[in-house]
Amino acid sequence: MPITLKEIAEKLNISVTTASKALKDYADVSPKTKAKVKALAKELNYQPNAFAVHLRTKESKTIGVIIPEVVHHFFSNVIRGIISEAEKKGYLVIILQSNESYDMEKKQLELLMKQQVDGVLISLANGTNNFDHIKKAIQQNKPVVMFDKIAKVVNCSKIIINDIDAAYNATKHLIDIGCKKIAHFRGPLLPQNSIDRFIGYKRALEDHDMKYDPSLVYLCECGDNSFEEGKINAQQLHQDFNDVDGIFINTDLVAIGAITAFQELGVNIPNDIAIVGFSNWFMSTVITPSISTIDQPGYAMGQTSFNQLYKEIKAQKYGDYVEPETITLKTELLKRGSTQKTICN
Amino acid sequence: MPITLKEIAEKLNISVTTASKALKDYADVSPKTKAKVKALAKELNYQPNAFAVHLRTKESKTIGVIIPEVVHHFFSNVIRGIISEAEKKGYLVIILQSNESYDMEKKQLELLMKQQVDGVLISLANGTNNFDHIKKAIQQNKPVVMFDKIAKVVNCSKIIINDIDAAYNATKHLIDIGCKKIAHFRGPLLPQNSIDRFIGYKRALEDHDMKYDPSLVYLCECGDNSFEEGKINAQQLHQDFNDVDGIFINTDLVAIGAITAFQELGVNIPNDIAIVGFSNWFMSTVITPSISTIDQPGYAMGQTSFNQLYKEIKAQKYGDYVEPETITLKTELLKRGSTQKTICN
DNA sequence: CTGAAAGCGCTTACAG
DNA sequence: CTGAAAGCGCTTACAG
Repeated sequence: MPITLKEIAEKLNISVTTASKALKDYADVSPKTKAKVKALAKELNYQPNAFAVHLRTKESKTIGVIIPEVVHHFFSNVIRGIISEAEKKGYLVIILQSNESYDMEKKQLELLMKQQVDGVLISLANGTNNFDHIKKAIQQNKPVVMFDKIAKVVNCSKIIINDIDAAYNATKHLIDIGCKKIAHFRGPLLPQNSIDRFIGYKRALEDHDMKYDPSLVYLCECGDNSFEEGKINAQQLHQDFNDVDGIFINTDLVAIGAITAFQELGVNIPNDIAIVGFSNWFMSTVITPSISTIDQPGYAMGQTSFNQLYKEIKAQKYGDYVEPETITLKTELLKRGSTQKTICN
Repeated sequence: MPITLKEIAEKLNISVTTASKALKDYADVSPKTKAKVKALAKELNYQPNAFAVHLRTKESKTIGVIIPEVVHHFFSNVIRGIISEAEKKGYLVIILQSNESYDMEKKQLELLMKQQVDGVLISLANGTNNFDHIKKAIQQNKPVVMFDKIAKVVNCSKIIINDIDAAYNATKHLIDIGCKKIAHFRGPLLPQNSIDRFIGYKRALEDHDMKYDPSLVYLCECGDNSFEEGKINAQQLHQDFNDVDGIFINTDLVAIGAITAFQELGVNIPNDIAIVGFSNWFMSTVITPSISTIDQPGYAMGQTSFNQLYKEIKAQKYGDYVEPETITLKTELLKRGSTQKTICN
């Protein structure tokens, strides 16, 4: 059984009160007593009972993270960023995975509320189009910060990238290298990211006198941005058109699926079709051709998200109000093989 | 502020005791009272204060996981397996990352002990060669289950694969396709997995009348199985030998680095050198050539690990003793492009 | 069937 | 400088 304060106090013939204060360096305890208590605590390897502390202080030093998918280059980087910052501040991180399902996400948020985590970091599931569960948590004064997959209508801090601009740049890059008919693999319908990337794509076309054609936009039935989706959409596109010469694809993993399918179909990337992906998955550097993409700073997003949450947890503890902030992280267009056309005419 | 039992009791003019028992369906509470209490609890969205419950019951319904690296195909699959099983049993999962460092790992285990998690799942850091921190946790009756990267000398349950057999099969596959001089990228020195895979490699050679040559074994200075390591070792090997025709590589990610380097050097994979990796990272299917590898069941390992830990947590709660078990999960050799030599002579 | 009481292990306002 | 007391919110053995 772990050692308790009471036992320390008894061995030293002092009160529990004094023992407690000594360990916390209260000013009104004599140096001698402090030294005695600290020495014994160390000797016995005393660890305060976390539950008792939490029950008194109302702080759990634990935060919850709800994420659509753990096995995912971007999100696993975010997790790493969160954990690394949390550790510096002495916080523990509970990870929950929603599997892109609204029901799971809702259930998990309730679990975290019940477990009294000090705050919640959440990236929405693709299936989420009702935000009451999150609003409810916020109403109950639980600090909540959304990252990457956010809902604009929820009033809380958000850590994001500018998907519209990034998609615009990705599409513009295709235009710059001479693509005349540019398709878009849009991914699932609901998430704000997909919407914004689509808007960026459309806007880039319109700004460069290229007509936007809805039939060039390929959706994803399955609800997640998968390798298979890329294959299926590429095959479909190959059937539908023979003059598409560029594609802006929602996510690198989907782009990899597309490239695989195109290679099987004998379509040369980038000479027949140039491709720009999104997110800069590690894989994109090692596949042939390497994939031009938008670098999305997952690790930094994790760090920033935790730090914002931490600020709000602290503020709330002292009764201060923090105005929700939206922090936009920088992205970068990385030009690689999938858009380096060999000049040959 | 969250609603408490006391408030419910007051509104209903009953005692806290009765309210508590009603919610937990004690037999000695009248059906009427039960109904009243439950109805009000539901109406007020009552959630028992987790800390108070934990303080009384000594259970936190939370486990901790210490893992070397989150951004990692294999480990992120393990995490997913753990989370999915934990969820079924109502457990929350705290994830900590050791960054392959012994000091971090030790610190994190202490954190988890202090936080009173109900049990710990751990995969050792490459840098860990002292196991006192783990033995200490076990001595304090904390259920601990090791997975994948284990220490044989620690007496606890272990969920593993048979690295020796798997490596043997991988190497034998190279022999079967006609390789005459087979090198090995061994990875870091300490971990049992690296040792066992090396043993399997060596044994396969010896069983097939091929002389084991230590100069064909390439270590990893850096301590982790990285893409760069693969590149560096491949370049070195290319300088050292011109007649190596097969390599068994510790991890797929390293194999991908090696393939990249060989391609730059004009070495044809698999015709000049055939390669077998380890772990079946998703990437290995999409790179050219695709990589023959050992499929390592990460998701199942996560599930099995949690379930074993759960068993031990329950047993301990009821004062039973559970004999530590070592569960070995099946692996499979997957033959792909990197070992499909084009016959041409 | 109901409830007063003790207690989990700590913190902190208060008295001396 | 020290300590008795109250209390965080719950559970459970015990009495009635």
